[in-house]
Amino acid sequence: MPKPRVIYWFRTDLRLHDSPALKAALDLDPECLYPIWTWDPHYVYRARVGPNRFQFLLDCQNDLSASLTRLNPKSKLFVIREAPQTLFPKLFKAWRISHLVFEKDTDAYARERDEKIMELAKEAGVKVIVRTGRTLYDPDELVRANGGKPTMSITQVQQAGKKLGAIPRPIPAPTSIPDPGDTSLDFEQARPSQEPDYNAIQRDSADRSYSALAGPNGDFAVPSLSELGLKPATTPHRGGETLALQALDIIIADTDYTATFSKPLTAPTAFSPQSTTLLSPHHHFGSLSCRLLYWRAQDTVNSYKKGAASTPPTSLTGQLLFRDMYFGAQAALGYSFGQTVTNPHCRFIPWHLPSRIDPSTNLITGTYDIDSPQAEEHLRRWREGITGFPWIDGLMRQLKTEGWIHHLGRHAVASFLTRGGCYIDWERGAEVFEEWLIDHEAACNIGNWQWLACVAFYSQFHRIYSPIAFPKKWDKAGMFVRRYVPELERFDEKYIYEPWKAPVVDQKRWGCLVRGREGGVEGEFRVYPKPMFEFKERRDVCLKAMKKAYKVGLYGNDPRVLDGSWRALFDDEAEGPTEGREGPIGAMVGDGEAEHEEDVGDDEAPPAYAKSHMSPESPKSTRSRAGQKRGADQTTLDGIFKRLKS
DNA sequence: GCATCCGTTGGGGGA
DNA sequence: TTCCCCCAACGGATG
Repeated sequence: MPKPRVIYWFRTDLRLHDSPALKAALDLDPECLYPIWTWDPHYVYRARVGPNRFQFLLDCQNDLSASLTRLNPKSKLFVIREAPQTLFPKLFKAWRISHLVFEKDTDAYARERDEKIMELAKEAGVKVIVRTGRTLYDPDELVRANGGKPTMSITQVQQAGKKLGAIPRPIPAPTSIPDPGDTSLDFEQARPSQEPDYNAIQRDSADRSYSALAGPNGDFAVPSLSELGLKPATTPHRGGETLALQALDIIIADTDYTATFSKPLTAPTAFSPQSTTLLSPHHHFGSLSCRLLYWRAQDTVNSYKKGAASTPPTSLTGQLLFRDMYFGAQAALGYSFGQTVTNPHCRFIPWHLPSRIDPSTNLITGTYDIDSPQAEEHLRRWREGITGFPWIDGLMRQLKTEGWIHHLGRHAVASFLTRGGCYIDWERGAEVFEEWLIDHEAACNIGNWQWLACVAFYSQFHRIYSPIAFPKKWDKAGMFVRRYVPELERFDEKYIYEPWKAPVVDQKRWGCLVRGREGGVEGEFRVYPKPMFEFKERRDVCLKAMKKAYKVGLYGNDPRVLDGSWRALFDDEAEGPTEGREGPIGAMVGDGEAEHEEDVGDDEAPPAYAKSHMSPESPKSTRSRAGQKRGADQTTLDGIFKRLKS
């Protein structure tokens, strides 16, 4: 009996420690082990990924590759530049592979991809081994233990978790690995189409991702940012298992911090150092096992003064339970989890800037309707950090440049964009976070936006974050704002969260005028914009609108959401695109009576459904944003697979 | 089935 | 400064 020839396929598990899947591969006692990464065009072109997250990924890959080489000088992480769906059949043959091993991934796209790969493996006579290690529990088992329903509360996770038994203890990293076999690539590369390239806006030079199967030097090396044509990263946060384990050691060494950690008590305004662990990007890329953190935190709690330690959900382990909750919701709901339409667990609210829906799949298209030019302006200013509210702007600028903001900061900006300010669709906000966060985890991002928008997981919409009162509670002196909105650094703390109230003579004395909408420089003075609306006023408008939407009580899977008849249930006076009787969310169909103009806002020919209600005074107000498009899903559409209608 | 309690992270006012 | 209640009210969990 010949020994197995094994491919270990790294994906979101870029580590050697606590990897049940890697252990399973090594337990096969292989003749050769190929640790590989497939440079998937789905991630490169069809997901929203800014340079900061790309850099974190490359950091993780470089670190892992070096660690593999330390275990065996002949080995490394072999990066192969082709879509896995086309690569694997050729690779199985060329390297005479007997086994394929990888860690389970329940992301909507990953599931489809892996099903396809398992099919291809079967055809090639290759055995596939899959192990769970990305979450505390296997999300599918968690859902099963929850009665087959998505986990929508932390209690459900705890109850279902009990039925599944103890969370597995971490397993040590291997101390040796077998040689890779012959690595010649005796086949043609299937180059993916770069179109559509949703990350075109992230590049300042040509992308050379697919220059050759084994890279420009034929050595399977991890690419560099510049090779990918990406703009330089600006984040100070770096990736890799080595750094992750060091960071974990430092956290656990502080017994009091670890054992008494209570999330709601950590300051969102702290930045040097930040008040939470900043381990989330490592969990996303797998450079840190969540089970390792879980057990090191739990062991610390167990040996701490009795009764003095914090407990879930606020404790460190509680944070990981929330992560599992979102994975469980996503595992049960699939693509519909990432959108309102078709989602039975997501409330329907007639937000501004609603997503467009592809009528052939009922999935979001990545474009949206501009029902209100003012809302579009609000979104742009929120994104760019020039809303005129220093707390919001500081957070958005920190997010853009550093790729990470504190959880409560995410609450502040999300509440502001959706139910507590702009009344803009939470899906718009989730897209911006997807692009900029280095710790972007589709399930958690989507879940948290639904939570904050009060469409799922949470419903106390009266609790609205004030961009003035809330940060004052944590940072009366405004140190955070001074750091991230430097034009205001000399303002008196009396005005730091409301600079527009400062007398002009003081504004001049402090070197910054508060005027206009864009900020910038004016002569010898810097300029910071005026607030883009009266917050209290918007707060009341949103509150009233949320109350109405809750009373109407529609969920995303209601036929009236899709066919547009929801409009009849809302007042014309209500906030959001509710006026008129025609044109549902995404603006599909209609009875043909209403007059439409052809939508001409897209680069590509708009599909027939891309018509929607036009208000008389602004006939083009519903033109879709002529920006990037993307496939519909939590990260995007691959184009290779056809999705079933939900 | 129904009442009650409580929910990781609101704001504001008064004692 | 800290605690408490109220605002007006949701909905899952619990008994």
